Order: sequence, then structure tokens, then C-alpha cells
Amino acid sequence: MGAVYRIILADDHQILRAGLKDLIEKDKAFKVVGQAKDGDELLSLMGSVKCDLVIMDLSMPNRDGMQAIQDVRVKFPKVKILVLTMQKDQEHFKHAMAHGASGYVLKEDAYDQLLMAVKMILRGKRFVSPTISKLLTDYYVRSLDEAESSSLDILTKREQQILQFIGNGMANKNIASRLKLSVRTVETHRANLGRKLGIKNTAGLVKYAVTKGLS
Amino acid sequence: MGAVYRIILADDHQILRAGLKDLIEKDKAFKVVGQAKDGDELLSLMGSVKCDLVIMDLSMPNRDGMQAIQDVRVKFPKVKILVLTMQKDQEHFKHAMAHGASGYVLKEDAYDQLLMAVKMILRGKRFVSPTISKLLTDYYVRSLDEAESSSLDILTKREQQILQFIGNGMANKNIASRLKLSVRTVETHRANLGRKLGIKNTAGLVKYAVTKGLS
DNA sequence: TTATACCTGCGTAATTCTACCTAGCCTTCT
DNA sequence: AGAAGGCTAGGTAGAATTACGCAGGTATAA
Repeated sequence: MGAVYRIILADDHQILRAGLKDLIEKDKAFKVVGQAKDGDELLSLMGSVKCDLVIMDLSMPNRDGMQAIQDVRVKFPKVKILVLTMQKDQEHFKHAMAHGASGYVLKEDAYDQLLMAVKMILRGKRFVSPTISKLLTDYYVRSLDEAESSSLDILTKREQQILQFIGNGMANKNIASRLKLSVRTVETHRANLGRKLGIKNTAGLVKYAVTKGLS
Repeated sequence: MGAVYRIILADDHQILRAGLKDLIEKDKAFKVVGQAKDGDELLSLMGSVKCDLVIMDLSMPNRDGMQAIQDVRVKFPKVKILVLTMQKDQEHFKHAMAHGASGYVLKEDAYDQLLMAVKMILRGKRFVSPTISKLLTDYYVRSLDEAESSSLDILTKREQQILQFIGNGMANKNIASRLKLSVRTVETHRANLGRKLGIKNTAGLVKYAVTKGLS
């Protein structure tokens, strides 16, 4: 049945908050029970007003959004967080989500995206703006470009295979028995890998393998 | 001006090829100059018929799609590859793109997605189906969940710091000198890391650090 | 038919890591 | 004040990796 969900808005632009409140409350299932113009205000407001969801910007004075997310998560673990921001880059997104946000929507997105995000989050799901989703994929594909152009192709098949096992955290001995080779052979391959890639230690090779997606 | 782009289709379903040819050639800018029912046929066909783009499935008999991509890339580096498949998972996508595909579209996608992919690829861009894009983001967000819930928080600050250096491919000696600690101290921390995380070897720790984003 | 590159493997010595343990010093919480 | 956890560092022993070189067999290309 129709419980009314209580929402708090946090953004340093009063106009945006006002407009947003108006839009959101067109759906009778939602009620904006408070507004804050910065992180400090948000935290103190939440001390006195209960809510189910916070919709917040990342760029705010006095305790910026990223910090606010962490603080809210610690002090009010049950309250969901939806980030609504103009920050359209991987870093902000990753940090926000890693710090505990449940959703990430851009101010340039259509309003129905925000509405969908709110509904999904209140149902316990996460929501990521398709714009951001596409952005992440672009980053990923670009990283593949770099990976391809750089150096994987100077490795022989055997070397790539060995590298893959290294990347999976296997010791030379294990690799040798898996491939039915002498440990010495594996060592030779590993040495060649190190020489070709200019990496001396195991750790570097593993990192290389993992970042190249060989794992 | 309007050069006609030459396209070859590779898929083991004849019906699909026929329908696809029909759809594609509705745009007079494209001409399907050949069809193959498997990887071998594709490669031999390309030896005699020039083309700008190959649209291919991944699951084909006689030299599967993944292998075919690599072979095409080696023997005909100028020909672009668009994967059209029902494989809707991260692994197939990653491998296909890593092996040199320029685009990835699902058979369940709307046709205009395929058309857009073809056009973008022929303009030198890459194209990834939004469905896949969303899938990748979901994987990413889920991995954040695991990272958060699992174990990073049972590590002390110093341990996280050490883990980060390990993840960056540094040997104990280097970490020690960087942090102005004894090698033995670093070893102790590393041992504790291994114990807490249940990971025995360096490689595993590096992999852990990298996948947790500590690098 | 030479080259060339690749895969395989060994020798030796030095370096590094692992696996146990102990232990002093510090801060924080009770 | 006492307990607990964290940071530092050492001892000892053994396991593993690294560095350097060497070399035979095979496949592929010039």
C-alpha cells in the first residue's frame, strides 16, 4: 500500500531545490520533508527530521558532498543517498558510489531518469544514469585501445598464457604443474616477460596482467 | 561523397544473413558483397573479395568468432569488425573488444542500433550496445558492493597503505624505503595482510589490491 | 638453406619472500 | 590502571624468485 516516502534535498542552489520539490511532490507517494544548502546543514537537519532518502549534490560549501555521503552513511545507515550533480566524470561517480551512494543522476538528464532512480533506490536497488553508464564503457574501450597498442602483442602466446596465470595469483611451481612444464621453463618465460615489459618483480607483472584484463 | 561501403556477413544462420542483407541494403550506401557461414569460410572469402566491414557472430563452427576476429585483424588490418551476437555477458564482450572488434551489438537490440554501429564504425569510431554498457556498469556497481561488504574495513590504515604499494607492484624493499620502515616491518604487515585476507602469495595480494581499486 | 624466433630446460649464486615466533612502545577504550 | 589493538622490528629457517648465461629442438620466414 501507499506509504509516503520522506525525502530531504541538499543542494546549494535554492532555485533548484524549489523546482525539484515541486516536481517530486507531484507524485503523492513522495514528500520533501526538508532542505539543506550544504553538508553541515544536511547532517544537523537529519538529526531532527526523519527521512528515507537524501537527494544531494556533490559540490556544496561546508563539508562537500563526498564527505557528507560518508557521514550520512555512518550516522544514518538506513537512509539511502541519491547523488544529483553536474559532475560527469568517472572519478566523481566512482568515489560517490564507493562511499555508499545508491544512485547517480546528472542534472542534465531528463526528469524521468531522476524519478526512476528514486523509485528504484527506495525499492532497494541501485541506479546509474545511462549517460554515466555510457561514459564508463567509453573509458573502458579506450583503455583497451591503449592496452592493445602498447605491448601485449609483443608477447608470444606462451608468454601471454604464463602472464595470465601469474595474474591469477599462481606461483611458478603451480603454473609449471598446470602446464606440465619444468619450473625452470616457467622461470625463463617469466624472465623474458620481465625483460620485454620492463617489469622486474612479480607484483609488477600481476598488476600488469590484471590491468590488461588477463585475469 | 557517397562511396558505397562493402560489407561481409558471417553467421551460421542463413535466414539471419538473408534478412540482414535485406535490411542493410535498404540504405544505398551499403552493399553486402559476401556471406560466410563460419570462420574458415569468412577468411577464405576475404582473400578474394574486398570489403570495409565484417559483421559477424561469435558462435560459429569451424574457427569460432573469437579466433576469427584475431585472424581477420592480422591478415586484413584495415577491415573493421562488428560483432553481432546473442552473447550478453561481460566475458564475451571483453574478449571480443580486446581481440580487436570495433563494435558489439546484440541480436536482441533494435535494428537502428546496428545501423548506428555500422555508421560509427565506418567513421572510425567504436560502438557498444547500450544494453552491454548498462551490463558493465551493473557489474561494476556490484563489485563495489562486494568490495564494501567484504574485507577492506578489517585492515588497519597501515595495512591498507602497504597493500596499496603492493598493488602498485613494489617490492618489500622499496616499500620499506619509501615509508622509511624496516623491511621486516613491511614483511610483518604483509604477513598480517595475508592472514586477514586469506591470501598466501604476493600475486594474490596484488590482484586483490588492484581489483579493490587500491592502485 | 640459412636465419630467426619460440619453446623448452639446466647451473649457480644472490636476493627476496614466507612462516613461524617474540617483543617493546604507543594510543585508545574500559 | 589495565587491556587491547596497532606499529615497529628482530631471529631463524626454509622456500621461492631473480639474474646471468647456455643450449638443443622446432617451426616459420627470407
